[in-house]
Amino acid sequence: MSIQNIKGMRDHLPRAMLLRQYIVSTIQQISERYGFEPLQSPVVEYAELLEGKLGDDEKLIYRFADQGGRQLALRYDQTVPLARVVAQYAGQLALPWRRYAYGPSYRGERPARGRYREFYQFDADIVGSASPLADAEIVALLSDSLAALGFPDFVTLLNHRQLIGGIARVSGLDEAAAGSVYRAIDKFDKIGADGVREELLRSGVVPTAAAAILTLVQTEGEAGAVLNELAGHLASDERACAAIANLRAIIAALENLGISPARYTVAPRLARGLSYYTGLVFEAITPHWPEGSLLGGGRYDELIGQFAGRPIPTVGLAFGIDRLHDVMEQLNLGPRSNGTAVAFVTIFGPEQSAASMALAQALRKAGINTLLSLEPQISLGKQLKEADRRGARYALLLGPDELARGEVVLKDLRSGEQHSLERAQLIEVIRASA
RNA sequence: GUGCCUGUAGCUCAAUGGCAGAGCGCCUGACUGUGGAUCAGGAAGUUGUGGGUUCGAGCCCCAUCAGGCACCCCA
Repeated sequence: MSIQNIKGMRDHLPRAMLLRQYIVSTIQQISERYGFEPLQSPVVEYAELLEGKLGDDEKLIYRFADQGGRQLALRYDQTVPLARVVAQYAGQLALPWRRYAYGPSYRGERPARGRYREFYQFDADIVGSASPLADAEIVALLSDSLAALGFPDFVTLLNHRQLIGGIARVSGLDEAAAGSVYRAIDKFDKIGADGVREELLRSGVVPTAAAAILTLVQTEGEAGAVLNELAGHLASDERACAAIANLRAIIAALENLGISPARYTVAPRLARGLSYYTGLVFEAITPHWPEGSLLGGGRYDELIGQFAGRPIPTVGLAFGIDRLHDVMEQLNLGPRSNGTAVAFVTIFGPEQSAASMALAQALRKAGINTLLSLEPQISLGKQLKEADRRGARYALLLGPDELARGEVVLKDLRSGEQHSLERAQLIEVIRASA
């Protein structure tokens, strides 16, 4: 028997978990501020439910049979399960429905930094609305969340599927060629203009078309200006014009929601691989994470309704918690606490342990996270060392002198200062510093 | 899934095919009512695992597991 974890699946020790919980609770708090409601569904689904949605990626699905011979699979993302839930509980869910979901998904990929076989996502989607306000609310949620997590300089790149489609069409390409065009364009930030040109030519795009695509795709600047320029080039393509109008409406909504224009830009080069996107697509990037996007999302108007048998327009995003964790660790963002306790109650000796236990319970009753020493015999010095190591802000000491006076010594482990206080005062002081 | 690199103390890393090492952390003491800083001492290893070559393997070869990078794809 080998004592080790499965490839691409990680254990998260307390220090890492504290950061992960901070990330998740921050995003959850903001999602609820936007009125999103929680959903949880099983990690296991019938295999056939997940099949036929991913194309080539289906080989990455973890499949197995249970003891009853059922063909099952671990969920690949939280979007297909959402589609099932929406179809199955149609009568109970009033649309539009804003839902968030947090949990693991599984893909049998080759692991790398920021990329795992078991990975945790926090999804937020607005189900059942085609309104550009829905798109804007999702982008606003993204922007508020990254800001709350402390990212100093992220930017959300916005694009529209039919904008890329239009660029391909006015360059003389048909729908069949569009797939390889998307993939080539998507690598723009990684391989540069020349690299994209090479890829386009290799996949059969004629040089004049490749040149046209590259020009349009590199349009940059303030969102409105980019759209105006693209509108000039794409006037002959009806769907592209509609896409531009849609992006204008989304951007107007972002302005009305007070999202800083420095936080987003229109980037025609953004493609995103997932095939089910139908409208807006977006990605948040930061210069400190060259490996790629922090997170992304978009509008997918066909996927959610396919089990329900009618189109249900949906827009959403997925926060990759593992990736956010890795980036924040690298950038030294977020809390760096060693534990959950604020106070550490020492035990002077066996005769004083009852008093210490009573004090610990009093603090806990007052809502203060409190560790109680477990070893009355060991020296005070070691108990203080333990308090320090567990990240407690305060140590409480009560020896014979304090007990005789009915007081407790409160030692601030950060400053080293200590005072002898009465119990009521004690709780006030600790609460005031929290 | 394909190609390349890596795996040595709890952590970060040294060690021409010839005695298994350092820093940090940990433990003990200086300090029997006070943590961090300093000083002194100490414990710590089947060199990822299994085979092979060799008088001799941490080092070379094969397999396997895990991690990283590039494809691919994406969170």
